[in-house]
Amino acid sequence: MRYDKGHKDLTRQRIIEVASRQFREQGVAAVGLAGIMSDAGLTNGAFYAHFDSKEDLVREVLSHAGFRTKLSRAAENGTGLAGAIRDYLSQNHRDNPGKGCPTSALVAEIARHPKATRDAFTGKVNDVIELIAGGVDALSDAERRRKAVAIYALMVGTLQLARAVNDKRLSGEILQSGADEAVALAGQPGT
Amino acid sequence: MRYDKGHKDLTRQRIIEVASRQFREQGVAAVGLAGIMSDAGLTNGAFYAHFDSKEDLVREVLSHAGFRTKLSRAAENGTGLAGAIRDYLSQNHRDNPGKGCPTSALVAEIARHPKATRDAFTGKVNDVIELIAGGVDALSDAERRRKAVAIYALMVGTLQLARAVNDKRLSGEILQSGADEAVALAGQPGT
DNA sequence: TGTACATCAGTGAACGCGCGTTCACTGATGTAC
DNA sequence: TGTACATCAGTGAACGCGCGTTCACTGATGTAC
Repeated sequence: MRYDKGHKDLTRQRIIEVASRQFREQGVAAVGLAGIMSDAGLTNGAFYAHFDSKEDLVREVLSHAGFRTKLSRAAENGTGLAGAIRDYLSQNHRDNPGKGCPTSALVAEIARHPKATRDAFTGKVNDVIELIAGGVDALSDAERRRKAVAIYALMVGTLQLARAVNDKRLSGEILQSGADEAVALAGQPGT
Repeated sequence: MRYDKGHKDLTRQRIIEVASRQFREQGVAAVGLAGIMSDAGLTNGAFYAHFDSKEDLVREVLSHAGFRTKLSRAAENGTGLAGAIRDYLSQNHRDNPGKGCPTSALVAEIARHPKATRDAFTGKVNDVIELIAGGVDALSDAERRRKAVAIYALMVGTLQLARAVNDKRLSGEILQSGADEAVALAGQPGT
């Protein structure tokens, strides 16, 4: 068969979306290409018509990932940074890593990947910090930036701990404590 | 040959130590049993005289891991919680994951492991939160506990971000910002 | 004291399996003449 | 209008490899008699 113009791009996007979900759910190392391709409705051989290697796919996933969607959506909602933090540290986000933040799911693994992959991630981190900084109350740009970094790290660390512990009450407490302190950080200028 | 009494326990400890280092450096999924056993000076067949499975080893590693050594040492040094935080978020700790905190290296992966493995981790998390809480200035036990959880999450998230970004300046800024805000959190009662 | 057997930590080859990757092929459509 | 060939996204079998796991075996020592 011959395909519509743009068909290959759509297929490529579909592979990236499936891979992104599976990576966030299971981790990069635990996911196989055959499973990704089969979930995308293709056979494994077609993979290399779209990507050079598994590592190339990882890089593309990180480049395309919507790191900012939750934050951007909260900004549009008018709930501001505090709303974004509470959304990020919700039980819903904790229980659905496949639809959630790639940083929380993959940051430790990315630290062990090649330079090009880490480069793609580094750019995203900068973007997110800037986006958070826009919602922080502070007396100076330096304070704003410092708090944005800490809020991001606190969000990532909190979500990961809440996902890892095997005790619903402790997990809920972690989410609540992390969210409360992150929101406080965002709204106490001059501290 | 016949071995000294206690020899098998020593061998078991050696396997656990080698595995713990390799897991923290490369992640559980990326480490093979043959490599662990060869680093421990044994052949792969001996593994099952000590452990039921790779998962059993992971559980043992988490149970034995010295989650608290850095914190405990800082307490002994008299540098207190602030000193422990700065030590945890040092460039040295960032650059030596194999000798560092298992939580930062493995927390995302642990979230995907079986119940028994997550149980072992959950106990450790509780211990660490209590240890941190002991060094927090607060007006109530509830505030102390809430801040301890946030400090732990902030430390874990900060170290992971600093390890993943491929830019020394940004990585250093992340460590600095995370440490400053964590120390501030530990020492501002009533906020 | 000497001999036969039991013990058991560790050896090393082998198992089936899924991995990332390669490649000859398919078949529907577009293009040239 | 009809025919021959080019294009190219996708197929599916095969590659070598390392994985977790199994198992018959080794060999130094301890124990029984």
